[in-house]
Amino acid sequence: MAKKELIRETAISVMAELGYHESTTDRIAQEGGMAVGTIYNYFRNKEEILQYIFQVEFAKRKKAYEEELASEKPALEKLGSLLEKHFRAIEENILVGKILVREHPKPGGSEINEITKFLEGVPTLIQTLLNKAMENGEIRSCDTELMSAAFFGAVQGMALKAVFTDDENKQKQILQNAPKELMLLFKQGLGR
Amino acid sequence: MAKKELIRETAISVMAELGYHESTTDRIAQEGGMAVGTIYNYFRNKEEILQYIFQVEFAKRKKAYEEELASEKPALEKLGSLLEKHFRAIEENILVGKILVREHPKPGGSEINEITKFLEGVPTLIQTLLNKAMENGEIRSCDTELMSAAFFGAVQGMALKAVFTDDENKQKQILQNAPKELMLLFKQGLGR
Amino acid sequence: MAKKELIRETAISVMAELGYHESTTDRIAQEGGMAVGTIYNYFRNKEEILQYIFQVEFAKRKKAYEEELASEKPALEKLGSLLEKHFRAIEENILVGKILVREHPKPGGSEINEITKFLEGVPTLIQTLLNKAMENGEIRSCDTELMSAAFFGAVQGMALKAVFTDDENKQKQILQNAPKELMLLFKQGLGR
Amino acid sequence: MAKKELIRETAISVMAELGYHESTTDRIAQEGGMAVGTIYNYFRNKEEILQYIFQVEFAKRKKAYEEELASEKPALEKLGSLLEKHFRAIEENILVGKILVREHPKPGGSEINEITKFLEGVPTLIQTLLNKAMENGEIRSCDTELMSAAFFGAVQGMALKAVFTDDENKQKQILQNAPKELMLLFKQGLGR
DNA sequence: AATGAATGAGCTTTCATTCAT
DNA sequence: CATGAATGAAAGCTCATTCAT
Repeated sequence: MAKKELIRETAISVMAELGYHESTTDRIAQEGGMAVGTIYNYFRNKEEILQYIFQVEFAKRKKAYEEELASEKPALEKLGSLLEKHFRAIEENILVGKILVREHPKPGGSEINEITKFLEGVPTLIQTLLNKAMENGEIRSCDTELMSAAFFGAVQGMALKAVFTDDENKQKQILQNAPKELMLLFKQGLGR
Repeated sequence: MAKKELIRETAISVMAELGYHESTTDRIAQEGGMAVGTIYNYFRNKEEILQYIFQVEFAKRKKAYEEELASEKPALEKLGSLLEKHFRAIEENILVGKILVREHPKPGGSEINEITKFLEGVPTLIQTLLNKAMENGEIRSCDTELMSAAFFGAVQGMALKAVFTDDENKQKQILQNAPKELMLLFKQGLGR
Repeated sequence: MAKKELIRETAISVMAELGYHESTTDRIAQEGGMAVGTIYNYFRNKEEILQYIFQVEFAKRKKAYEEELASEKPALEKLGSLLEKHFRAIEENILVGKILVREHPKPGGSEINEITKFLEGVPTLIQTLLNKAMENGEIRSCDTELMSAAFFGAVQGMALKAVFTDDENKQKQILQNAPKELMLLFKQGLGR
Repeated sequence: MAKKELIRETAISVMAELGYHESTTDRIAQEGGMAVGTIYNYFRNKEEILQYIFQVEFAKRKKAYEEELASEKPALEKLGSLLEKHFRAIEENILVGKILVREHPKPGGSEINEITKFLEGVPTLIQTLLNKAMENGEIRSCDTELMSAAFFGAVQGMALKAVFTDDENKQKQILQNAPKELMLLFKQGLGR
């Protein structure tokens, strides 16, 4: 279904520029070279588009996570690999990075949606790895729930920094250094 | 001007519950026991209310920052104190915490507004302290710009975790542990 | 609340001309010399306007019914009086007659709304009077439930006829003869 | 052309349930197991489907009317026979009854369409029979135009009652009693 | 200063209809 | 003939903002 993909990509571009709330379905349709109605043949409403964007990104990370899990590396190295992939993905698509970093679900929503799945699911994956690392003695004993929240926050913070840096070179530099620096920080910071 | 303060508090309560976009000026007026028109005697528009909320919070942090700066402690300890104050402030007003952690300016805004002042200003304050700490040899050499972004992100991540934890005891616990754990992580992680 | 009344009257005029479904809120607002938004300060949605129209008319008939009930006349005469009033009301406002005669609730609606209240409530009032008349021996024994359905249908049929008669004189004539003819028909038809 | 018939039947089913305006062409196509486009090979637009439903029903009644006309019975008996057939037809297909009783043309339509043909044509047929009956002295002198409107209205009122009675037994009972009761009412009511 | 009815631009969404396959 | 993705006009409704009182 190339159309759904086209809508997703166009929406990413529009929402990255204007933010979810300022993005109109008309605008997305227009930039995608289609009629508004077409969007609604693939999505039930505007929010579902945003959900789908997160869904796709979460699926990618989930897949990478599972591949890493299956490998033989120490848990901390797995986390490092995932981080590398995450920042590389953002580097390849800054626009999607802007969205991941800025769009939040509307509050009060305890319903399971793709945005919360990302915003809560990713920290959970991190926590699992931290737990493993703790069990293996790779890191010192710590509150992994809190630590994974901090870790994910730090990732988001760095991504935010990168993504809104106008100078492309600097942006690239941040995105490339971020995973290393972050792993260094945590490896050392949680070292025994 | 007690009215402006009343509006600010009511808006915090409403926006924490519904989020900025779902919060209507009518609702804020109603919950504040006033007419919509009154709001517009104190704010030019809805966004300005949100800006004001951030402004007040930023001012508090700025003040604390300047007090700390004037003291004789090592930079890292100053940072720790600020962190303590930040989480204590959130503990005292969870609602405002929800807002600080979730509301972002609309993108593309390079205009200097109170939200970006908070979201960029606070990391800048952090960076200044990290720079000092680096100069003093309290921490190892590192990219403080990146590190402060990570630091602020981690703070936000932990606050997010706390603020949307329903169990009040756990919430309190997170808010109280967060600054310690975070300082420990960074002190060790950026140790020489 | 003169505004609500203005909206009701304008809506009657528009809906009588175009029918409920072809009537747009924009059009009603325009013909009422107000903004669309104003309508929504008095009604939650378009349908509620129609409901309100029926509500007002039903209330009038209900009131007349209760006045008649309190009187000393034989039941059949009461029915006759009500009929007179009904057709006189239509004569005084053909537009509202068009609506009463043509707009139906959307099906599946078992919810109690003002339209069904009219369409089912009025026959019920009629039935009550027929029951009284039967008890008093004014009319022969019959299935009053069925008979009231027929009676109300006949009323609606005659009103429909009148209301879509273009010739004003003929229209007036129908509206004036209808109650007499109908009462004659039923008095004789249900005579013993 | 079995397809057109299939569309008619499916549309009856959908429109009886949802009403004309809530019925979508997509839904009709889906329930008929065909594509939307197919509908438009047989009908120019959605309204034409409804028109066709009325057309078929009107044709049936017209045919029955002509058969009766050719017979030797007194006019009033002919009317009675038609009535029997009408209610029997509804009994055999409640769904179509719901439509006949509830869907009206959009107002202002002086164009000759199948719905007005039914809604005005049937009373006209009735009137012709009433005229005959009057000429033959079967009934007293009366305004047959008005009387036929009342008659048709009464029929519709009873059909409405039946068609929205959930209890199937009661429904059947109404449909079977209706023609008798109605003829009795009018025979006696218009008796000399 | 406070009020709150009025405003109307602007948004999301629907759905009858078309037409290339 | 059948299909069904694409269309886009048009509708209902919201809500930040204004301003006469």
